[in-house]
Amino acid sequence: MNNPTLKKLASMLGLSVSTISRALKNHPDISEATRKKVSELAQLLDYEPNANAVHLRTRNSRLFGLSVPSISNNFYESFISSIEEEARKNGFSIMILQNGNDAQIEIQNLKLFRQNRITGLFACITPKTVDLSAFDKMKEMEVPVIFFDKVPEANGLHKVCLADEQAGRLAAEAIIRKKKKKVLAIFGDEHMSITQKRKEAFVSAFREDSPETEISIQFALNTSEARQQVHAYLAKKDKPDTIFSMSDEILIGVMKALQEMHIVLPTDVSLISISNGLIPKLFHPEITYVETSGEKLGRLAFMQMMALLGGSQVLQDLTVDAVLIPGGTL
Amino acid sequence: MNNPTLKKLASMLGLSVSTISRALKNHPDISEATRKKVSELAQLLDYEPNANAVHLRTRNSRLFGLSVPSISNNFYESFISSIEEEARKNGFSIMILQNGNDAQIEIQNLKLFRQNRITGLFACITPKTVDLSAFDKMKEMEVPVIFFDKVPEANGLHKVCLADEQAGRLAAEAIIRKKKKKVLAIFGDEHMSITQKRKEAFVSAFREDSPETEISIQFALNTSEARQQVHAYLAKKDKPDTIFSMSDEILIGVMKALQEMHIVLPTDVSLISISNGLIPKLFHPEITYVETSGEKLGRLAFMQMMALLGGSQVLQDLTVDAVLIPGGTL
DNA sequence: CTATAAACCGCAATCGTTTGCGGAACCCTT
DNA sequence: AAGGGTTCCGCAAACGATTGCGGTTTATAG
Repeated sequence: MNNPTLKKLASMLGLSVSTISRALKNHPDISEATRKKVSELAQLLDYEPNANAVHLRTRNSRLFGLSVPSISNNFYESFISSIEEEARKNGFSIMILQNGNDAQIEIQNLKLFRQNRITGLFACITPKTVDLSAFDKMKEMEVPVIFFDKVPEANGLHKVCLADEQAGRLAAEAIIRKKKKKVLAIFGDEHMSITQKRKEAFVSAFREDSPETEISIQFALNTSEARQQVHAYLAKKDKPDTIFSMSDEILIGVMKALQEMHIVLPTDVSLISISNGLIPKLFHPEITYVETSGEKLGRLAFMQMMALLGGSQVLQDLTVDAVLIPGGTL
Repeated sequence: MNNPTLKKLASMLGLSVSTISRALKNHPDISEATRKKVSELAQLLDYEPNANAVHLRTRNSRLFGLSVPSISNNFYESFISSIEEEARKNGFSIMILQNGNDAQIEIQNLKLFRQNRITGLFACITPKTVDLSAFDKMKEMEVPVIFFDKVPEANGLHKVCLADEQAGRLAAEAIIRKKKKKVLAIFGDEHMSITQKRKEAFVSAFREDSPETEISIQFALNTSEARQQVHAYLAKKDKPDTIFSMSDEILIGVMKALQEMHIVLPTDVSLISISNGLIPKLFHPEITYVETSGEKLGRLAFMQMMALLGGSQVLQDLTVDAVLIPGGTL
C-alpha cells in the first residue's frame, strides 16, 4: 500500500502539511490559487486520505457495527442491505459480524466492535443472550445501541421491531373476513418473544371477533417439523380449511407438505403466512401474506441511529407497520 | 467513546507506555511480575487497543474489501457469509459495499476501500464494468484483487469462479442420459461471460454426445422474461420435453409459468437448473439442479487471498467444482 | 509614510500505538 | 574489583491526519 500522503503533496508543492490539509477541505484561510494547485495535484496522484489517521485524530470512526445471527438469511440480508445503503449515502461504513446464534461469539464480536471504536451498534441478539452487560458497556462508552428484530425484554433500551402483534392480528382478521372456521396455526420456537407476541395477537383477535372459529396451535422448531405437522393435520377426517404460518421457515415446510399431498390452493385449503416477501411470490397462486419488511426495518433502525447521534430525544421502541399483501391463497 | 489507553494504564501503574504495550503482547523484555500487574489492570478496565491507531502505526489494516452487486441475493449472501466467517477466524475484518450493478458507484466504492487502506479486495464486477483501471490501481498499490463470480475477461488477473463450463456440461449430460429429445434452454444476459461459458459447454455437449437433440436457446434478462418464454414454448404444438434454466433468477420465472399452466413435473415436462440450492428445494418434487455453491466459492476465494498475501505463487484462475444434485424433475 | 487589518500560511501538539535503541541495575566471573 | 552479561525498562520517533495559534505578507486607510 503506497498511497500518497499529505506530507508527500506538501513537499512536492513546497507547502506545509497543514496548508495542504486545509486546501483540500476548502478552508477559507487558503487562497484560491493554492487551493487549485493542491487539488489538481491531489487529483493527479489519486490522493485519498488515510481513514485510520483521520479517525484516530478526530476520534470518530464513522463506523457502525452490525451484529446478526447470520448473513445468509433472506430477512437479515434485506435488513443489512438497506442499512449499508443508507450508511454509505451518509458517509458511514458498516462492520458486519455474524454470531451464529452463539452467545460466546457474540461477546467476542462486541470486543471487535470496541477495538474498532464503532460509533454505533445495531444488534440482533441470540436467543441465548441473557447477560446484557457487554451491551451496557457499549452504552457507557456513549456508543448508542439499537436492538432490532430479536430484542431483549429489558426496559430502557432502544429497540426497533416488526409490529408482531399487528402482524398476528392482521393475519387473523384476514382469515376471519373469509369466514374460515377451522384453522391450523403453526408458530416457531415457543420460547422466543416474537413467537409469543404473534401468537397472543393472533389468538385474541379470534377470541374477540370470531370465537366460534376452531384453532389448533402448533409449534415447529424448523422447516421439517412444520411439514410433518401439516401432513398430520391434513390426514385427519375433519381437516382444517386454513393454515397460518408464522414465518418463512415454517412456510417452506408447509408448502413442501402441501405440494407433496397435491393439495390445491386455495380450493382444498387456504393459506396465509407472515413473511419478508420472497418465498410467497415464488408460488402460483402467490401466497397471501402479512409483510414484515427487513428493508423497512433497516431504514427505521438507521433513522433511529442518526437521531440518537444527533442527540435528539427519541422514542425507545419503534415498530414498522405490518401490511397485508393479498395473494391467491386465501 | 471513552476507552482506556496505554497512556492511562501507564500512568496508573507508574510505568511507561512502551512497557505497557510490550507487557500486553508478552514481549520477553518484560518481567513476569509487571506483565501480570499490567494484564490484570487491563482486564479490569476492559482495555481494548484502538484498532485505528494500531493499523495506522503498523500500516496494516487487516481489512478486506468486498464489492458485490447486492447483498440481498441468495448466492452472494452465502458467499459473504463464508468470507466473513473465515476472515473473523483469521483476525481480519471485512468491509462490504454494494454497487447495485452501477459502474459509477463501483468506482466510488473503490475509493472508499482505498481510504480505508484495505489489505485485499474481493470483487464481483458489474456487467457494465469496462474500465478496469481503478482495479489496476489497487494492484499497483500492492493490494491483491480477487475477482469472483462475474469476472473480467482480461488475463493476468486472479479469478475464482464457478466451474461454468462444467456446470453447463453436467446439466447437458444429465438431460442426454434421460434421452430427452427437445429441450428449451433459457440463459441469462447474453453479454455476460458467465452466460457464454455455460451456453457453450451446454451446446457442445449435445453436439458431441447427442446431436439429434433439438435445442431451443433463449436469453432472459430477468424473471418475468423467462416466465413469458416458458409460456410461449409450452403453448406450441410440439412443445419441449425438457427445460433447462441457467440460474435461480430464471428458474423462478420458469416455475412461475409452469405452475400457472398447471404443468406437472416431471410428467409433462422435465426441468433442470443451475442453482445455489435454495430455490430448487422449495418445490415438490425438488428440482434437479447443478449446484454452484457460493459458500465453497467464498472459502476458495479466501484461501486464494491468504496465499497471495503470504507471497506464494498461486494459480491465476481457480474454479469450484459443480456437482449434480438429483431431484425429482428429470 | 506609518498603523491596522485582512489574507494567507506554517509550527507544533495531538490522536493511540509500535519499536529501535540505549541505559540502569543486577548477577556472575576471574 | 573491574569487566562482561542478563534482565528489565524508558526515550523518542514514527504512522498520517487535524487544528489552535501565531507569524508574515499585502492591501487599505489615515
